[in-house]
Amino acid sequence: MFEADLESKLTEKKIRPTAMRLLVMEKLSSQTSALSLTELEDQFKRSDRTTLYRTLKTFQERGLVHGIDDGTGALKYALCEDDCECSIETDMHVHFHCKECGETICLPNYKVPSISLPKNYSAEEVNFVFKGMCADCNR
Amino acid sequence: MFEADLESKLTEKKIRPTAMRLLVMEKLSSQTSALSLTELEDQFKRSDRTTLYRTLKTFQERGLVHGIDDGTGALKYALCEDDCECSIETDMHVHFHCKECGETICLPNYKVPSISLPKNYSAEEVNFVFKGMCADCNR
DNA sequence: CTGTGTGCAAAGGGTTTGCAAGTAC
DNA sequence: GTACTTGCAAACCCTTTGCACACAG
Repeated sequence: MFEADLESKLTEKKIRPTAMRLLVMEKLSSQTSALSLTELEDQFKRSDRTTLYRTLKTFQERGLVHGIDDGTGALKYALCEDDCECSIETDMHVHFHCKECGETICLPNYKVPSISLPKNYSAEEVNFVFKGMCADCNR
Repeated sequence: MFEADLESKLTEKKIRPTAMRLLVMEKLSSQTSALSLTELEDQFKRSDRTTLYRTLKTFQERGLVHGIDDGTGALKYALCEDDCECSIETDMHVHFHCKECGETICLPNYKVPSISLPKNYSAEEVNFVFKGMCADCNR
């Protein structure tokens, strides 16, 4: 992705495009799997963990990335799709965590099925994760 | 539940029914929501956190309780249903975490829908959690 | 005696916050 | 100048392991 595109993605969401944030965006957009804070930190030897933490938090609040709780103890982050509004009904997809290689990947074509919860329950977020072995590790 | 029932539940799963374990079983079976290790600890002032931790681990390995990752950072535990074998296809249900009261409850009547994953993906576990407000807090 | 369970201590990892210095507008 | 961003330090919480002692078969 071109840097100008990354920058406009940030400004669209009213996030000031600092150098740090552009780097994080670039890294995230080049990933096929979701990244934990630690994994991200490992790729930026020069930066501080707290800054990355807050960067991800900001991205998440503004709907640029979504968090995935894959049960490893560390939250993973992945870029949302272009037109995502993180709506439970239409946007959220299933995730898969591979216990062999440790990767957590988005399955954007597998939407979270709609469930009508018991009376008076209202849902704001959803987390639907399968764990097992991914296609690569299953060879 | 009678103590004899609790005890037979343990022996059925080849778990030696110690006093500690019976107490934990009793507590879990009197609970409507899933308990974290800390919450369990708070109810047993006299006992050690590690022991409770290992007790829950043992219960989980033997298929007596299941763990729920509700995104709060602490794993929650709840008793499995009587005939549960923790099979993804037939036994696993949806969970709901209330952001207001903090409780995480099982919805045993809401089974996890069957999803046919991409080619060569094999799933062993699943975690499907909604977050929002529960019926009690929605009044 | 032998294997299992328990309690204490401590380590390890992830998340979160406070504060001060730096930077952009 | 004001508001936002970054870096450092430290606190906090949960999970996990090692070791020694207690207990049951």
